[in-house]
Amino acid sequence: MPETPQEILDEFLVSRGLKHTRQRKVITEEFFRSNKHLRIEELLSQVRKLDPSIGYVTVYRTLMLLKECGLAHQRHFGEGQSLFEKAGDHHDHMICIKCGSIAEFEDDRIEELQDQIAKKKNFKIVSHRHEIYGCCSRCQKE
Amino acid sequence: MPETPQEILDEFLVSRGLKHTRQRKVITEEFFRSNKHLRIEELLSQVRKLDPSIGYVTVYRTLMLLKECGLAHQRHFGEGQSLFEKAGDHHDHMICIKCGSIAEFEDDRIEELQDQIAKKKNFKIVSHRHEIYGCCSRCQKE
DNA sequence: ATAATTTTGAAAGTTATTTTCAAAAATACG
DNA sequence: CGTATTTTTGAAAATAACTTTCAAAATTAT
Repeated sequence: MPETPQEILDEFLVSRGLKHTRQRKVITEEFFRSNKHLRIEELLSQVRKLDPSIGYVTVYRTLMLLKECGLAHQRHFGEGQSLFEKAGDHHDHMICIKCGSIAEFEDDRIEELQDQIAKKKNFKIVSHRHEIYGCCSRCQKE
Repeated sequence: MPETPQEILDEFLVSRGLKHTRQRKVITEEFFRSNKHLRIEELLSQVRKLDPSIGYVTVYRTLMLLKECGLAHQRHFGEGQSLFEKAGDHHDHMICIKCGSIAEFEDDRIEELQDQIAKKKNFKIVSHRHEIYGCCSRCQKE
C-alpha cells in the first residue's frame, strides 16, 4: 500500500500508455532524493552530473508528469522561476526576502479559520497558498 | 494630512525630480476611479477611452511608479498576467478557479496566528499573501 | 527482428513583461 | 516669453521563463 514514488509514477505511466525511459528514472530519483524546493535548472544540473546528455526540456516534462500524478507541487514564490517540491503533508511557507531561504509552517487553527471563512461565503476550497515574506532570524543579525 | 492619491504621487514625483504629465494624471485617475483588480491591459483600454494615444508602456510604467510610492500592489494570482489593486486596508483573496472572480476576506485571528508563528521562529514579517482557490457559490450551481 | 508509438533534445514559439531609443513634452533658466 | 536641459512617451526590440514543434532515437508490442 505505501508505494514508493517510483512505483506510483510507473503505474501512472502504464495507465496512460507512456513509456519507461532512463531519463525519467534518473530525473525522478534525483527529485525525490533531494529534499529541498528545486528550480527546473537546479534539478537539471543535479541530473546532468549523472547523465550530461539530459536536456532542460526533459526535466521540465518529467516534472509536469510528477505534477500530474500528484507527486509534486509547483510553487510560484515572488517573481522569477517556479520551484517544485515533493508532495507530502501539507504545509505553507515563510520566505526570507534577503537570502531566499524557505521555512515551512503548518497550523491547523489557520486551516480551520479558512474553512469557516469559505463556508460563510459558500465557497468550495480546492487549494490555498499562504506565504509569509520577511526577514529570517539569521539575516536580521546582519 | 489625509492626502489624496494624486497628491501623494505628486510629492513622490517632485521628490525624485520626475515630471508631471497628462498621461500620468489620466492613468492614475482611472486607476483610482475603478475599484477592482485590474490587469495592465484592462487599465490601458479604460484609459484609451479618454486618450487613445496612450500606450501600454506608459500604463505599465505609471503602475510601477504607483507601486514604488506605495499606492498600489501588484498581485500574481495563478498564472498569466498580474493584477494591480489600490493599496488600502489589508485584505486577502479568495479566487474562483472557474470564473476568475475574486472575493476579498480579512480575519484578524489569522493575522494573529501568523504573528505567533513568525515570532516563534524569530522571523520578521514584511508582508504575506494568503489566497484561497476554489469554486465560488455561483459556479457551483452549474 | 520489425513495426508502431512514444521520447528526446535542440530549436523555434509564446506570454508577459522590461528595456531601448529617437522624437516629443515638461520644467528650468535667462 | 524663448531656449536649454532633462524627462517622457510610444513603438519596437529584448528578456525571462516557460511551452511546443519536429526529426531522430529509444521503447514496447507483435
